Amino acid sequence: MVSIHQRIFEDIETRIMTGVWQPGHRIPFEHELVQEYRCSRMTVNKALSALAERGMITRRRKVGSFVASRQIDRTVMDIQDISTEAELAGHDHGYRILRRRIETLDGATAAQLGETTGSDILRLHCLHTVDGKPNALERRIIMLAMVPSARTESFASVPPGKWLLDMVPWSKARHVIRAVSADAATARLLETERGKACLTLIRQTWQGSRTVTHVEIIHPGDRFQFAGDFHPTERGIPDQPPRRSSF
Amino acid sequence: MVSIHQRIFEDIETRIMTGVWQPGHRIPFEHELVQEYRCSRMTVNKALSALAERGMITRRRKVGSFVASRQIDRTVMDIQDISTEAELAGHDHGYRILRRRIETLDGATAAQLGETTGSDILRLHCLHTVDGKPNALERRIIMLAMVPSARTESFASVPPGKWLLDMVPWSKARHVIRAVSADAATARLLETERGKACLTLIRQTWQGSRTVTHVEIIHPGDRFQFAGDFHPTERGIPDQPPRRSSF
DNA sequence: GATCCGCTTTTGTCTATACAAATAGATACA
DNA sequence: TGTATCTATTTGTATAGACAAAAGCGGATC
Repeated sequence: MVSIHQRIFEDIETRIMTGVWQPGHRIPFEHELVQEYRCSRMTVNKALSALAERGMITRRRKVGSFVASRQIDRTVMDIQDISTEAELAGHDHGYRILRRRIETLDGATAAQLGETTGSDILRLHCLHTVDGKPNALERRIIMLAMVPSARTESFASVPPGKWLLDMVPWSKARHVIRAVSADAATARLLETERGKACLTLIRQTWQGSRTVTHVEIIHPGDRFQFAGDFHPTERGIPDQPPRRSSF
Repeated sequence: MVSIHQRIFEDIETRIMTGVWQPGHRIPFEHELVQEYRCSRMTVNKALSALAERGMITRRRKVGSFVASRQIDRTVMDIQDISTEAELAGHDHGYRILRRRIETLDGATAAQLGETTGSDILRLHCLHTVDGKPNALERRIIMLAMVPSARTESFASVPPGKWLLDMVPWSKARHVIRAVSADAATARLLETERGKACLTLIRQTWQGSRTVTHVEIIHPGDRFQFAGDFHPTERGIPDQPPRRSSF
């Protein structure tokens, strides 16, 4: 039914989780576990390596394996493309391009992105609706040097987030979540009041050391939240990842 | 220098990341990679298993291994205890208990927590300061059945978040991030204006199926943000996890 | 006391082999 | 035509054995 290395993994994991083995506790040596479970060392090793890869234990040659200090809290947030997410949840998603302009990167924006001034960029503003109600305002910058085909793309039928995702691989992403008060223009577009709390997600993706895109997504605070679960128990990535929040 | 299974892992990962192998592409069979790298199947298997565990490929017997559909975005946020985080960043952290009361769980709150009414709880309100300025308002509920020793703890010298972390193991945590406008009382405590956007983190932790604690941390929006990086490249959990945001 | 050397223990990696489980595709059959 | 069965292929798991790398420890030497 369950494999041996999996059983070893779970046995140890349980003892760590329930606090039977406190941080710093030395886990039995591989040869001890071999005796206990009557299996080969490779099998034990597979289980312990997996625990180490997870950060639940740390291992040192000649010394042994130890329960790692408590992972205070580490939560995995799935942040998805807004149209994909809305469709998955059975909602109707729409969007409208408010602005689409090719510009050259000015000093202030360049500094913000950590890029050099003067590059060609595509600046996109976009309003997303879910079931007819304004749900997000998207302000995006695309580096045209990295994504030349964006220069001629109208984004009339595929929203920019989705288009980029399919188009351009990336190697690094950074997210920032903050709360801001809506200014007049934002409030009008999102059909909320001026000064209202909005949840803003900023994302910048890179390929190597060069920015691909930078996007700021502004949600009305009363209609939106991010959520994430953390189960120290979970192994690997489930086939059907739990649906969490989106942007 | 680098082990063979690691080299195989990285070679394949690179091809996926850079888009040379698109989602759906079939990865060479194990026996093909064995020939290519002139190593044993176990070594190849270790690399491919790791890729599968990471969700970068999916594997099916008799069929083969395939590049998984793009992981749209999954970001890991380290959410730490506020005092620990402040100290790490070299700031001065202080706090003050505003309220500490033992109550019985009323209907509305019980529903919110997904617990049954009538249990004994400890309700704590707490104001955190960083370098003397109000930085967060903490509203916490502790289930006394799960943490009996909280009944007599004053929390005068150890902030409740830290105390609980050291005291009680947990098996599941859930986080919600939202933006809210400050009401009058909150604004006064945080020394900001009424209606100002605030970033709120809600966290509930369970042990098994029973709630341990529920906490709501309200930050002034202009002084706070969450941030998280995601590198598809990163293997495992680094020894010194990068410091990210806190609560 | 300080430094270097070699011994020993533990983990890390690799191999060659074996059998089990899943399953796509072919074949036989009703 | 549809269904059951067989077969070949691929991945999943496990084993026993081997050597390498890291590192604590004690002893020899200066």
